[in-house]
Amino acid sequence: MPLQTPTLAALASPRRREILRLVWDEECSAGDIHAAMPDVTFGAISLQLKSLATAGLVECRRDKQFRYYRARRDALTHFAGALERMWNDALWNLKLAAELEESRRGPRPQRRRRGKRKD
Amino acid sequence: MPLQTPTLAALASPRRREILRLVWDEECSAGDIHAAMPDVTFGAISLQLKSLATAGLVECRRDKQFRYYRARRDALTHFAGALERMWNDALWNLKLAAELEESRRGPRPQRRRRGKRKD
DNA sequence: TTCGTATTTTAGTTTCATCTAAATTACCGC
DNA sequence: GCGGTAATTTAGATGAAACTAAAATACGAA
Repeated sequence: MPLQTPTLAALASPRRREILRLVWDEECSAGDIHAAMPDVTFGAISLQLKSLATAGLVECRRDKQFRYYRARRDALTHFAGALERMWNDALWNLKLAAELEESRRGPRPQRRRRGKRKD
Repeated sequence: MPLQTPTLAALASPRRREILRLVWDEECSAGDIHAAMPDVTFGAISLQLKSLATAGLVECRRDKQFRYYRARRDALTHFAGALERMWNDALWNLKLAAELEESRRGPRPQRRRRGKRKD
């Protein structure tokens, strides 16, 4: 199972990696994916899904009017570890940043109510 | 040693992978690298080397008026195997293509003179 | 210092990926 | 069939990446 260079190109885009993470553990419909990334158009998501599919990194199952995507992990054997590590590190970094943020606000003034998060 | 996303971006470019392969086993001066890729300007090579260095994928040693680059394999631990596999497969494919090409020409009619190849 | 070679940097151009908005296709239920 | 939802596709706009040509820098040798 040789590594194809399209794989590297596909993994280069943060958007595609984001999608890939979403469909890593469970399959999602295109709509689900779009719902998780409201900052871009449905069309944009669809195009990226197409790229991923062309590179062989996701596969698609149809059910009724829906299309469910999932990662083809076997096509990513060489990268699965690295990707998961990256995602995990990102989480860790996020948490760390949040703690730092919190501690910077002073000596823990009860619990702060939070508004909508913009990311 | 967490995977940095700049690494993926850097690996996405065929040109940069080409350079990386050149400096994988032995260090090369910028001039050596350019000599191996006459289809682009020296400036272009230099810029790509800069990208690679910024991503931490190559390191540079100065000697006299030269600058010698080499791959930082430790920064690519997760990818080294995949990359080498890819390069090897490419070679293999190339050879295979050449053999097929040759066999297609018929029963080896001595040696054919070749004109300039346009690629 | 001046010249020559090696390399980088800058400014401008081209090329390519990604996005949006709108049109289109596909499918389901009535 | 019609209407509605899911998704893809198209055409065009935008921005980033990569290239070129030329100028600038760095260094060694004479």
